[in-house]
Amino acid sequence: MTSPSPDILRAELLAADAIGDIIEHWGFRKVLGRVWTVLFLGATPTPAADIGERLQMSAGAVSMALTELQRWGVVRRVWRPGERREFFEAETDFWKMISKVFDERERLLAGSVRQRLEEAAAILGRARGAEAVVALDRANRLLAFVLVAQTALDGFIKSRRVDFTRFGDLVSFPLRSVQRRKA
Amino acid sequence: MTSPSPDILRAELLAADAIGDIIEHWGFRKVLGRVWTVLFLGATPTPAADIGERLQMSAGAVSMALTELQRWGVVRRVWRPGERREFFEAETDFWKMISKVFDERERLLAGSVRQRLEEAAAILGRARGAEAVVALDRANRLLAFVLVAQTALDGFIKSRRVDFTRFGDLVSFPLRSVQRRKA
DNA sequence: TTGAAGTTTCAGAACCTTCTGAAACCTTGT
DNA sequence: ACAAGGTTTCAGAAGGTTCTGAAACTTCAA
Repeated sequence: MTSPSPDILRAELLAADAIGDIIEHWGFRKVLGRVWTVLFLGATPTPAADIGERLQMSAGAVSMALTELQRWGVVRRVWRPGERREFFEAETDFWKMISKVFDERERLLAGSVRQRLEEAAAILGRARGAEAVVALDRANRLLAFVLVAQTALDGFIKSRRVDFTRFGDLVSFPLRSVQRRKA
Repeated sequence: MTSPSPDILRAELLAADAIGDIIEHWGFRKVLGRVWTVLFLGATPTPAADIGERLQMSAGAVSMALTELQRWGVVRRVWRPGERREFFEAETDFWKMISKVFDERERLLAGSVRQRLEEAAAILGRARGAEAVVALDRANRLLAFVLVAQTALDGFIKSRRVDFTRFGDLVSFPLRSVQRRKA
């Protein structure tokens, strides 16, 4: 177990690094993708030390990565009777992973962004002058876009099915009067 | 032009920062989102110096941000007859922006990731032993997922319409014939 | 209770990214 | 050809993020 054949190890590292790149691209640390991949390919619950050995990481780094992966729900801790160490395994349901991550990420920002855009629109609504009118119009458009995008993503996650047909229209429609609430 | 009312400026900064956060969340620098937002809200082609003043950025930083935004096709340079300076305006077609950015981003990684995963699978295909069999199975699943995701995103961008109904199934189908081994 | 095995935490080191400020580089008018 | 206005570039500074290594902590067994 602690000595995978050199070939298998090489393949694992290759795949791990590729997935690391994707994952980094979507805003996570490379190492999270690498650790997950090694667990996923291994298919067998694996102790932390093994991961550190394969990926040449310190025990501390492995621990931190595993903690974060568990927070995202993409790695599980497995208890083995009679074993002192903990074992870890990758979540294999890709959909579960995607929806969980999307969900959490969206929730983090959605509220504050909406709030700030609404506040900005309110200020502009109170302001005077041609400049303010134009800015208000644009701010409302921005707000509308953010709301549409959030709703669409949300629907996608909830149903695994979404029709984006009107999405394109909604986000590029010529600006008319997108009235939101008044101040 | 160089003296927006304090209220309007405040609203602009509020919105700019909110969009900056979203944009950062999707893997770009905050400042790109802020600059774009100021241009978008201003609605009028704006010289670089104005942006620096409003967002308190050095001329260098403004220049770099504008260059990058133009590379992504979300900001345009506008020439004004009789004006020595250059003016900039935001692309207002959200869909254009989204598709362009997605497109470029995907293209960047898609190839190399696919290649590396295929290489890994090839190595595992040559390797012997139960471990290699399991790893190969998983690597293929990973590859299948990446391909499906890429195709789906691609279709989405090309048509503004995509049916994700089968997506969920494809990415979460149960792994056949891979049993967890006993400890 | 003590010690061994394993894990987590965290201060500082190493690394990476972004920004500043100044110089170099256009472009245009004289 | 030169100077002025404007923009770009880039070395180094500043700031931020991630990792290491060691200490602290936890758990289990004797």
